Amino acid sequence: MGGSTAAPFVTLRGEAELVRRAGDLIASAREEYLCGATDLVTWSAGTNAVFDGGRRPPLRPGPGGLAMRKVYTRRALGDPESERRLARIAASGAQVRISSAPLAREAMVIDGRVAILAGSEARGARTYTVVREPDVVEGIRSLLYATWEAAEDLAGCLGSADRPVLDEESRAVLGALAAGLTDEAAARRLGMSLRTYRRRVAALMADLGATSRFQAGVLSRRAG
Amino acid sequence: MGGSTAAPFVTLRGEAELVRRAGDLIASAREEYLCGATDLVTWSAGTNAVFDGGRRPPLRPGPGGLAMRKVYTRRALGDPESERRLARIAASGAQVRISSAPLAREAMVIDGRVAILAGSEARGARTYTVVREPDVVEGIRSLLYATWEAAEDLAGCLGSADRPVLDEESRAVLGALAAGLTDEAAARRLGMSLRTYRRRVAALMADLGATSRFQAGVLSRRAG
DNA sequence: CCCGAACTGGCAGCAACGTGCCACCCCCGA
DNA sequence: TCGGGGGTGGCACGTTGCTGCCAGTTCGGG
Repeated sequence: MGGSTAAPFVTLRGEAELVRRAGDLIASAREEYLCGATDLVTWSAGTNAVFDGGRRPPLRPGPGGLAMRKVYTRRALGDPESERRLARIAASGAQVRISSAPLAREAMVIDGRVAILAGSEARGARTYTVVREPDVVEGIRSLLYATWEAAEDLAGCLGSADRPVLDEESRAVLGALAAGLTDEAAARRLGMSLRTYRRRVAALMADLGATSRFQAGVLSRRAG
Repeated sequence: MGGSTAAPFVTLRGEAELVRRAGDLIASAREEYLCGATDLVTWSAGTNAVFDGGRRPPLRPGPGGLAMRKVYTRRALGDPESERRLARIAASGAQVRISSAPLAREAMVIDGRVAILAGSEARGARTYTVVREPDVVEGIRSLLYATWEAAEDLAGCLGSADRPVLDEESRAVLGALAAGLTDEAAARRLGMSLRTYRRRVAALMADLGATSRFQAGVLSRRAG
C-alpha cells in the first residue's frame, strides 16, 4: 500500500508526513472508514487534504459501498462555523454522530485492516501511529465502533448548542420534578411559592416544547 | 514486568498462557485497571484466576488507589447468576457499568501502560495480544474510557432484566404519553376508553415506580 | 347452566396541574 | 420624588389527571 512498510506499526510525525505516507492508505478505504475525534480542528485538516485531492471513492450508503462513520464529542459543536462544517460532512454521505464521552485521542480504522492513532501533542508536531496487526486493529475497531454505537446522531444534537447553559434554579426544578414530588412539596423544598414554582415548570416546558409533563420528562432526559 | 519481553506486542494463545505470561502484568495494576468485555464467560475466568491468587492489590476507591473500571454489555445481565457475580464484583470495590453498544472484542488497559486485546475465537484457543507501544496503548485507553463514560452504572441496570418484554399495547401507551397527547386524545387514538387508558398509565407508572408523570417520562426514557 | 375471574366502560369525586388577574415589592432611571 | 419594568405571591377558576365504585361483557371450568 503506497510506500509504507509492512511493519507491525509505524510512527509518523506531523500531519504533513501523515498525508504523505498514509494518504494512499486513507484514500484506499473501500468498505468502512471509521473515525473518532474530539473536534474538527485537529486531524481533519490532514485527512481532508487527502480527500480533497479527488482520491476519495464515492460514498455509497447502500450495501457494498463505503460506509463513512465519524464520531465527535460535543466540543465539535458550540460555534456555528463548526456546526456548518459538520452538516456539510453529513450531507456528503458520511454518518456523523456526537458522543457524550470525551475522546482524548483521535482514532481511525480503515476497512478493519489498518488503524491510525494520534499521539500526544507534545514537542510541537503531533505523532500518528499506523497499526496493521490484525488483532490489535480489530480490537481498536471494536472499541471505536462501540463508541460510535453509543453516540447520538448529529441531527439530534444540532440545535442543542444554544441551551447548554441551564439556570441553576431550573436544574433544581428539574430535579424536583424528576424526584416525583408534588408541586406543593417541591415548592416548599425549593423555598418558593407554589405559584412561582409552577411558573418555572411552565417556562421549562415551553423551552422543551412539551405539552405534557410526561413528554417534558422524556425530553429533559434526552437533553440531559 | 515479570518475564515478558519489551517487544511492541506479543501474541499469547489461550487463557492459560495469558495467565502464565501476563499474570504478573495484570496483578501489577496500581492506578487504573480498565476493562471491557461483552459478558463474564470469556476473559474473566483467566483474570479472576490471577486475582484469586491473592495478588490483587487492595482496591482503594479514593485518589491514589487502584481504580477498577469494568464495562460489560447487556449480555452480561440476563440471568440471575450473572447478575449476582456482577453485584459481587461491584461490591468488591470495582466500578461496573453496562454499555448499550456491543463490545466485539475484549480489551483491557493497565495503568495506561499496557493494553491486552482479545483476538478471534478461531482455531479453538483464543489469542490475546499484549501491546506496550505508548501511543497505541493510550489510543486504546482513550476509546475504552469513552465507552466506559458513555455506559450506564450497573445499579441503574440491575432490575432491567425482567422487563425487556414490554407489552405491545404498553408501548403504544408510552408513545402516546411521549407524544404529549392529553389522555382524552390518546384514548381516542388508541381506540380505548378514557378509563382504560388511565388504567394503563397507572399500571405503567406502578411498574416504573414513578409517582408523577414527569418522573415516569424520565424513567421510561432511561429504560428505553 | 351457573359461577367466578378478569377485563372493560361509565360515573363521580377528589387531587393535582395550568393560568389569568391583581396586589405587592424592589430596583433603576428620570 | 415619581413612575415603570420585572419579578413574586395570593387567589380564583378551569382543565387535566387519578381512583374507587358499580354495571356489563367475555371466557373457562365445574
